[in-house]
Amino acid sequence: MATIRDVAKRADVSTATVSRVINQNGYVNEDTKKRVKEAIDQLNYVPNEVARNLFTGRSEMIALFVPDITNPFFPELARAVEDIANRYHYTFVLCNTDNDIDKQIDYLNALQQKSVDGFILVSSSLTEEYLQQIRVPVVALDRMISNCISSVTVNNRLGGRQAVEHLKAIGCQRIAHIAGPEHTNNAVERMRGYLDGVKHEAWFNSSYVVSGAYHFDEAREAAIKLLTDYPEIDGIFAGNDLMGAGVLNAAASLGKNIPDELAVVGFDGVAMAETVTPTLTTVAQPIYDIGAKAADMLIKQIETHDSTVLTEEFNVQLIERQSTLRKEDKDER
Amino acid sequence: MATIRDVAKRADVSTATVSRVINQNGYVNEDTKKRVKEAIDQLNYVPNEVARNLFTGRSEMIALFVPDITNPFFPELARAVEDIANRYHYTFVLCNTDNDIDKQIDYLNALQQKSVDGFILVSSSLTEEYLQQIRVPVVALDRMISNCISSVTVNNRLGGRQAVEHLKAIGCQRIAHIAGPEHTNNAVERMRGYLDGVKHEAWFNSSYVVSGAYHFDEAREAAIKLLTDYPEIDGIFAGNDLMGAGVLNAAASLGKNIPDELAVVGFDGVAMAETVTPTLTTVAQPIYDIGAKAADMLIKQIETHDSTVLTEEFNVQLIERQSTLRKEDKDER
DNA sequence: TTGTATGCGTTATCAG
DNA sequence: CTGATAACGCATACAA
Repeated sequence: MATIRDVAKRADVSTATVSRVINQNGYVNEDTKKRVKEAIDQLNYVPNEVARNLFTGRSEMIALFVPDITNPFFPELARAVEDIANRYHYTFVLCNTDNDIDKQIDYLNALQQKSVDGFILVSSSLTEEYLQQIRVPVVALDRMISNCISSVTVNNRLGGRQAVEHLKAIGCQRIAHIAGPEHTNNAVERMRGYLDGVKHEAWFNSSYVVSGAYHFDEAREAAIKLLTDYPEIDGIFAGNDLMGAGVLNAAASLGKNIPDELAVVGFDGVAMAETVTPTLTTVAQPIYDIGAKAADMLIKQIETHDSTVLTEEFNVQLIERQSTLRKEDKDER
Repeated sequence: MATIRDVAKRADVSTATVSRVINQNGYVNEDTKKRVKEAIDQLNYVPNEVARNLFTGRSEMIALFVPDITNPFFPELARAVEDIANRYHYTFVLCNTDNDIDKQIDYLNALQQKSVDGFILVSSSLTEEYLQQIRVPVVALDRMISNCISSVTVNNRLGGRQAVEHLKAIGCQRIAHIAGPEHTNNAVERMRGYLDGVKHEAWFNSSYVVSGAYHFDEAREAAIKLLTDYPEIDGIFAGNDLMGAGVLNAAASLGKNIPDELAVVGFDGVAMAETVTPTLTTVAQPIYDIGAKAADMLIKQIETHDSTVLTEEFNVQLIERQSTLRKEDKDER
């Protein structure tokens, strides 16, 4: 591994000059610049990032924390962040946290010791107080953490509302909601949106709302219980697509026809929603865009040292698929 | 940010002594050790990893390259690698390569400049020659790269064979195969396994084998074409579970009943195979185990400097689900 | 336009 | 048992 000194020796200049041509700052004669470049080529020299980082205190690394990498929403998000990170020559570190507070703190510490330049956090357990100690930029993604921390989210409440309005529009008379985790604000917002749409309905019954995790299995069980206890339910808004898939599965085990006996709407708009049978109607987030935006914001904060708190909220969009495509609609086509 | 010198000053010792207590090597008096520890606590000192890395030339980071993070197989694999990495206090870096050779080379260079300690590669485009230049340990995962590079794989050929034998056993008369990418050796092996099982059948027709990518959409299109051109096909072995889901979807669009008119087997055993409707029979890999094994091997190589080439092959296991559960079988239960 | 000297925060060697 | 000090590889004042 050649060092800057080897290059300097070969080009018969000082290391300072080599450094200048590498970083393109300071004046350097065209001739010597050429000599240096030749030496670099010949020796196959590449700067040692670690040494550079030690000096600059920066590492050109950013980290993304996600609660569950096996939920297809997060790989899609990670892709976006990674793409932007690469574009700006940052190394991307992905951390799976299980939303476990200790794991997150361990990661935070380990990465700060490595001089990570910033964090993008999907977390519903890290607190504002704790993050205040972090000396590098932080952006919350998918879930707000506090007003003092920049965030990129979507309009979950409106999305929840849209989901139930759609179910009503296709003729559902009794609409239930299988919500995501109670301590997660996007799940809470989605539930609020649901309530906005149904609380004034004569049939509304608070037992139609159950909470769980953002998982397939739990949603499946919850749906089976719900549909068994309340056979009149003919529409379910699931907290996310994974849960929506769980509901589809539950309906299949119960022999309920989808969408005629039961219509289902998910949330997120992951690719998986199109791969299930029937395909799942969903409130789609612009997943790539929010990931990219968060990465953009973070890198901007890193490079400008501007710590203004920014809050971006994107819009969601209902995508109709087979799980809510009823006969009357079918005939129209 | 306190440095080792601050600690030394406060404990009234030299930095060397502080270093000794931190790294627990060399002799140090119990009393001074206590003083140093107190100083560390009071100053909230944590060693700067970057400086440490500059000196040691190691970074306690390992990287995993995967071709497509949105294929659920890879998040499950990544989880395993991450768990083991954390257990040994390595930072885990995940790189999505699209199997693009330039992207992989960029990553390889960038990470080597950061003194990454080793690579786990899922790649069917990196060559042995290129990797020979890498000066840190490398383990190939999921796909062999060459005999000179340690690898962790499964018995793909036998798995392919098991898939078709199962289809035959449930009564399929015409079995097709939608294979994964041609230049990917696990896809080739799976196809070989398929051929092992069908090539001596009187009905065998090489048009029953088509190649594609490991994607949902392509498999879906391929299945539609196959089932349209050859309506006699009553069993399909898909190259992986994502493709299997594509086949299920194709069957649904064509109004083919699964499993009675068409039975389907996938490969991998990802969680998604249980979430589709009907649930997908699959040749399951021990995903977590192979990921964990690869991480184990890599870290062992890093820490022992033992560069013996190791080759681990795990066994796969057929898991029967609804997509191959025919009437006669159903009656038996 | 170029070179010298210094420091970034550690670890390890070698005296003491 | 402990302390000075020289690396690790680079970038930047400051001088020339």
